[in-house]
Amino acid sequence: MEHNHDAILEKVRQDLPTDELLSDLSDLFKIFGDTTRCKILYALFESEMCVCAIAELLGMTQSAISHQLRILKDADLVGKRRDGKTIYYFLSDDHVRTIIAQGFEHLIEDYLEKEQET
Amino acid sequence: MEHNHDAILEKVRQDLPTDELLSDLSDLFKIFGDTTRCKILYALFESEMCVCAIAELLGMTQSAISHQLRILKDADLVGKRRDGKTIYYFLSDDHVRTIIAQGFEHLIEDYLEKEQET
DNA sequence: CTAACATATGAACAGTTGTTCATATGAATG
DNA sequence: CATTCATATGAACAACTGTTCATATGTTAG
Repeated sequence: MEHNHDAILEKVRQDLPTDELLSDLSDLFKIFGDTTRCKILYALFESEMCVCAIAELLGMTQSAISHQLRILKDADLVGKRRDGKTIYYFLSDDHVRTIIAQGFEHLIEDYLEKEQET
Repeated sequence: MEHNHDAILEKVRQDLPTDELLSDLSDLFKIFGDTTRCKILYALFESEMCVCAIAELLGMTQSAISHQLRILKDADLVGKRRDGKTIYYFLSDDHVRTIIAQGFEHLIEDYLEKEQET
């Protein structure tokens, strides 16, 4: 850590968001960073679903799904509505779609690049 | 898990991507799901930077940064170029910007909604 | 070739995360 | 109002993650 880079540092420091905001941001992405949760969100692209349907779809415990749905709900990525005994979960806004779509786009470009290399 | 939802299940099953793709997708988001890595990426929005500059910027060990840069490199989110002893890291494509921008947009809308509630 | 600098890497450790199991809540039905 | 179904929750445990410390690699200057 000897050579000088004060110029760049100062420029970057000005535009870097606050620690709090960056922490919130990574917390948001943390939520997408789990296969189970990605599957749930993707499933909800189609239509709202009840907990047991999701559990059946993913071949997982009702408890496991319920825990994950709580996390998604806390982050305002999904909403829920009750109909009798059943509780239906649904996507709460379209950012989820856009974020996941962007992720896919990056993946696909990566795949294409790696194909070209051969 | 008693009531019937075969109709929805079948519909959703058709459009659900493969486990492998969804796993790659969540692996990608996992990378954004860490404050240090988000900060690094954000810093690289401005300009390429060497490892020690990033370390100084974030007030972290050179080693810690180096470990994280490896993860970002492995995921093709950043590239590097050597100039003498120094190695400069830079964003490898614009998806990073878009993904992070979308994340921010979701956060901001959340903040606005919570303000309205009061 | 050696010293100094910039970065990379591996092992170790603490902290976090996702699942399971057991159990609790809450609504409808007879 | 007791039972059944749908979901939620808490504790516990294994697996994973990020940082630190020590050390290795690789480059340049003298």
